Amino acid sequence: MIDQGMAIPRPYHHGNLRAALLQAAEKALEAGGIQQISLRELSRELGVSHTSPRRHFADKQALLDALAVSGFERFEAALSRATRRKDHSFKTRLTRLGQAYVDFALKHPLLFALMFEAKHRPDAPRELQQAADKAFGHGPATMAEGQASGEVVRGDPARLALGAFSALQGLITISTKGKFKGVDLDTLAREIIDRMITGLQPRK
Amino acid sequence: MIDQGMAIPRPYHHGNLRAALLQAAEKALEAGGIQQISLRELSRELGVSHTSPRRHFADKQALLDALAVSGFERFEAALSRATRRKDHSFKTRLTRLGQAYVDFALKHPLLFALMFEAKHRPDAPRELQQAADKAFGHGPATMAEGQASGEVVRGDPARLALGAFSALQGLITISTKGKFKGVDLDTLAREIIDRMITGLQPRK
DNA sequence: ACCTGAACACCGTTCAAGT
DNA sequence: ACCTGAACACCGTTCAAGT
Repeated sequence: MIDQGMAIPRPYHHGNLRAALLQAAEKALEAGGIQQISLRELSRELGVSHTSPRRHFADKQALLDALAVSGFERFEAALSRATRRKDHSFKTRLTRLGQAYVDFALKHPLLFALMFEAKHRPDAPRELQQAADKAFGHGPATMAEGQASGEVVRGDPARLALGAFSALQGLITISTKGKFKGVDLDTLAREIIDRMITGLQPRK
Repeated sequence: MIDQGMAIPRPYHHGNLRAALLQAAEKALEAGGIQQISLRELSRELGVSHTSPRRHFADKQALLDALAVSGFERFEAALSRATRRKDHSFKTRLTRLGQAYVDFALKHPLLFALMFEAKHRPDAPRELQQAADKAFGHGPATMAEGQASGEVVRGDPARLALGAFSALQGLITISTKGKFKGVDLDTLAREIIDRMITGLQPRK
């Protein structure tokens, strides 16, 4: 027998509305673009009044910013997973880092675009810039490790990482539908990473 | 004496409404972001009814797409100007091309973002992709010239150009407010171009 | 604290009508 | 052809009120 007081999941409006809104917003984003996200529509889907989101987000932009923060956090987690294994060689680690970068962008294309769009807003919250900085910190960290083991040239690791990430980021932005002239972005990224690794080798 | 029938410029609604809408939309875009563009507000500014834009653009997205096309056309013109002088060396020409790329992005940041956002839409019009392709054709052309004069390694010039443009495009997307850790994007771009030129030199 | 409905000032888009 | 006002179905945001 089912105890009504326990088993029936009271819909939302019980503490997880914020998370539910973010999840629904991301679904709407990936389904039809940023323009598709409507606070009223999200509220309808979740069965709450259209003023409820106000409790968790000051306005629509605040929800989009929170979505961007969530994106950067998961992006950071993906990059972290890619470089977790400390027994890999530098070459393997940088390759895995680059692949994780491109994989994330291809898996969540509209979220990825939103993340950078939000980050570029003049009045973007500090939290957003910090989340982005944390994700982009994995590049310099990996470069520094490569330098420590003598596999990477000297120089500011942040600058070296910027060069590497820029090449991948640009590829993602320029290529349409994950391809450039029929060649898969994965393949192009792999080529860029390989060339990058060669370029980073210290001259003997 | 002034002939009323000739000298008084009848405001808009006389053939140039389309151009006037695009201009006003771009002004609104650079002022406050894409969300700031409202067909009704643009119409108010231009002194026409709010249904007049319909004559020139099927819907709001069509206006945004046209704005993106206009952006790619001016981007192409800027890249064309940068490589017009055929007496420059390959090194100078590629440097000027890269600088023109970054200059345009920094001068029209929101338009530049809109251009790529529009290009990535699944149902983007053919015209938009063509305008983008024309702009991005300057890279391969310059690479091919470098190969002809023996200053650039062999290989598909489109692939070589993609690598170069990707690095610049990524720099633009990753850096915030035209800077990365306090260093100007111009300077970073110059470094990337120089490294690129070195990397493209044929091995003797 | 958290949620509600009503109200306000906007939208984009459609349509029948004017010149 | 080009433009118009009225109407429709939405928005985001605010506010006084409920529990």
